[in-house]
This record gives sequence, structure tokens and C-alpha cells, in this order.
Amino acid sequence: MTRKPERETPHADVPLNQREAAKLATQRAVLAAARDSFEELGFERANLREIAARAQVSAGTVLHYYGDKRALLHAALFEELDTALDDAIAAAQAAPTLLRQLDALTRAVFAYYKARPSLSRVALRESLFADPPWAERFAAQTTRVSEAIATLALAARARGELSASTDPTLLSVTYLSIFYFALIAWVQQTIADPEALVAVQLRHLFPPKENTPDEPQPVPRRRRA
Amino acid sequence: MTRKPERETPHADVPLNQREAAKLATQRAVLAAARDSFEELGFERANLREIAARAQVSAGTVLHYYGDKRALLHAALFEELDTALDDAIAAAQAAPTLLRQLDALTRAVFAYYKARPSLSRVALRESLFADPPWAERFAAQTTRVSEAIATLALAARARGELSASTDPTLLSVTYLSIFYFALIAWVQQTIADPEALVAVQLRHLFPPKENTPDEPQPVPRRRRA
DNA sequence: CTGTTTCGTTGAACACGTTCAACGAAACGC
DNA sequence: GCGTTTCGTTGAACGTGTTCAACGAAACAG
Repeated sequence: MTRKPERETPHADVPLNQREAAKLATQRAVLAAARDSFEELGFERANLREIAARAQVSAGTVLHYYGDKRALLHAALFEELDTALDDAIAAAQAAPTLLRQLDALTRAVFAYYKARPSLSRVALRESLFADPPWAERFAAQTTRVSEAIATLALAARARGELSASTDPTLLSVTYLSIFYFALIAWVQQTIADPEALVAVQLRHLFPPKENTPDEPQPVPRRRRA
Repeated sequence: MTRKPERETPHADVPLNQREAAKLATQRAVLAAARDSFEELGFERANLREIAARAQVSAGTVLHYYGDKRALLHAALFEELDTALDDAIAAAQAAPTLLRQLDALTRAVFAYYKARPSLSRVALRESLFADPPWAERFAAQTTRVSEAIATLALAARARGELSASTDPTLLSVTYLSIFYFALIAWVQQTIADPEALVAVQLRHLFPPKENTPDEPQPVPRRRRA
């Protein structure tokens, strides 16, 4: 099974000849049909012939542009995830402390996945293990979030919320590790409240200073045995 | 697409009638054929007809016992992973400090995955997002490792390696988060040295005491701006 | 304007996962 | 021992992802 290359999308901001305009229209129709079909039927039950029929093209045309069913899923969902992550980063930046910033980020991204649990499960699976070129695209997306977190952590350290020995980049990697593990556990229905699991870990790893507003004080720990 | 139930495996330690003995032989032949085929061809290129031919049964028989191709993969690989995890836990227990215990655990489990990168990628994907009843089996497996880690952390705390406020269960969850994220990043070829990424995060989150033998001292951090 | 090239599109064909009706041998019950 | 039931096995059929040869219209070149 050899991967077929994806076809370049013509840009609508330069003059198009007839062919290019038709290509663009076809791709848009296919993407819209795919989004609807995946949304309604889920990834497994949505089938290419039905998506093609929705877009009023043949299944061969669908695959001509998107290579395979997985890549079509990525293409159908990628921008919306990108937007959700942008929104989540913006939500985080509005919070007063790093822990609350990360809470806000966690909540916003989880809200995106929780809006459609079933599709989110397969989307998460396919995005975490995507093939090129989508692997690179998802990695770049993750890097963008990681860098935003590191920036927040750097500022928090400057404010005294983190110890001087905290590495913002490492903190961002640790946050993403915790986030993704909780997300996987949630889509697998192993845990019910992923946000809480993320939040409690963050507070154990990066205890809030004693004077942090609106932040519960660390729970007293059992003394050394 | 409805899941077919998996067929019970007869136990070879009780007397079997002719049928049960034949069932057992069939299941063993199918599993061995599947292991070989997945190993040689990878999951996608291995196909059920070829596996069935290797086992000298029909494809219908393969699916009769294992439900679908994914479940066959799980069945083919599960015990070996279980054994690898047991070995990794044992290797961890032999180390003198928690950080080195976790290093040993990390190394041992990564060695299992690194022995066959391509198959590991799909095995990891399918195990993290398994359907019932395999979801429960993998979750139980993960819980077993988590509990072993928590036990190590509890002892480490008693020895003074961790602060009194460290929660061993949370530590184990955080460790697994970091471990899996690094593992996914490695199978996706985003990072080259997952063990090092895990180790450096652990040392930042749980800095070794200053007198810890064979443990590099924490790198001096940049002072508060 | 005309002949040639390009390429988007199609739908038939193929491969493969999966389903399932039919069969026959083992197991069961009387 | 014989009729009945159970169930492991088979292979044909089906659904779906994918491949690809063929076609015709747009684009190009002279």
C-alpha cells in the first residue's frame, strides 16, 4: 500500500483559470461532505462512496485529492482543531496565574474534544499517529502550543510563581504529557474528569505560592514515615 | 460494524475432549502465524487470508476466534508485552534510588518497543485506543505498572528521596504521562532519545537530593529576571 | 485555428476485512 | 446404538478502501 501524494490546493486569492476554479470547488465540496459524514456517521461508518456522492463526485476523485481515508479525516478536521487551539491559548493568556492559565487551556481544548466524544477518539488516535505529511503538521501544531505554554511559564517564573530552577520548555513538555495522557484516558473512558486529573498533577508538581489568589492551599501531606 | 465476541480459549491444564484439543491447537496455530506475519510484514500488509494460510485454516476460522484484525494483533502481542513489563518492573526494583529505578524501567520498556519500531508504532496506537475487552486488559496492565511505581515512590519517600508532600499515586500517573508522550513522540520520529527526555523531566520535577550517589547535581538555573 | 498535451474525473476492477449460511464430525441424550 | 444437537470450519458473498486505465475538456504551442 503506497501513499498517494496529496494534491495542491489552488489558492483562491490569485486569478484562476477554469480548471483551477473547478479543482477548488471540487475540493471544497469534498471537504464539506467529509466533515458532515464523519460528524454524522463517525469515521468507520462513513464511507468514501457516500462522501463522494454527497460531494457529487466519484470516490476516485476524493482519493485523487486526499490520498486516503485517514488523510481525508485530517484535512476535514485540522483547521477546526487549529482554531480551537488558538482560542484555548487566548483563553489561557487571560488568566492571572500560570496554574489558572493552564487550567483554562486544558478546559478549552477538552471542550473541543468533548463536543463529539466518538469522533474525537478516532481523531485523536489518527492525529497522534499520523503519517507524513500530516505527522509534521500535527507536530508543528503541538510545538506552537508548547511554545505558548513555555512563554506563559517564563512570565510566571519572572512573577515568582515558579522557582528559578524551573525550565519553561521542560514544563511545557511535561504539561503536554499530562494533558495527552489524561485525554487518552478520557476517550478510553478510563477516567471521567480529565481536567481535574491535569489540575491536581500540576498543583503537586508546581505548588502554588502561599499567597496566590483564588488558589486553594496545598493539601497537607502525610508526614514522613 | 458490530464486534464479534472472542472465543474462550480452552485451558490445557484440564482434560480436553477431541474438539477442545482441536480448538486449542487451532488457536495456537493462528496466534503463531499472526505473530510471524505481523512481525515480517507489519500490521497493514499482513492480511488475514495469508495468516489463515500459514495456520492452515480459513480466514473465517481466524475471525471466528479473534473477532477482527485488531483483536488478533492484541492477542498476538499482549503476553509478550506483559512479560516485558514484568521484566522492566523487576529491573527497576534492583536500582538504588527512585530516579534510577524509573530510568531502568523506562529503558527496559523502550527496549521492548525499539526492538521493532514499525510494529511498535501500530501496536502502541492500537493498544492506547483499544476497544473492549482489550481496552480493559490494557488498562489493567497499565494499572499494574502504575501501582508498582507508586510502591517504589512510597519507599523512596520513606528513604527521604522525595519530599513528604509527594503523592506516590500521582507521581506514578505523572511518570506514565511523561513516558507515553515520549514514546509516542519517538514512534512518530519527532524525538530521537525518548529515555533522555523522560530522565531530564523526572530530574526537574523530582530533583535528587544533594547527596544522592551517582546522580548528577541539578544544573544551575538562570536567576529570576 | 488546429493539433497536441495536460490533467481532472470517472467507474470498473481489485484487494482485503468481515459476515454468514451450510456442512459434517464430535458430543450428547435416551 | 442411533437419532439429535452442538459447534468448529469452510468458502462464497458482501462492503469498502484503493488502484488505475480510459476519456474528454481545458490549456498550450505553433
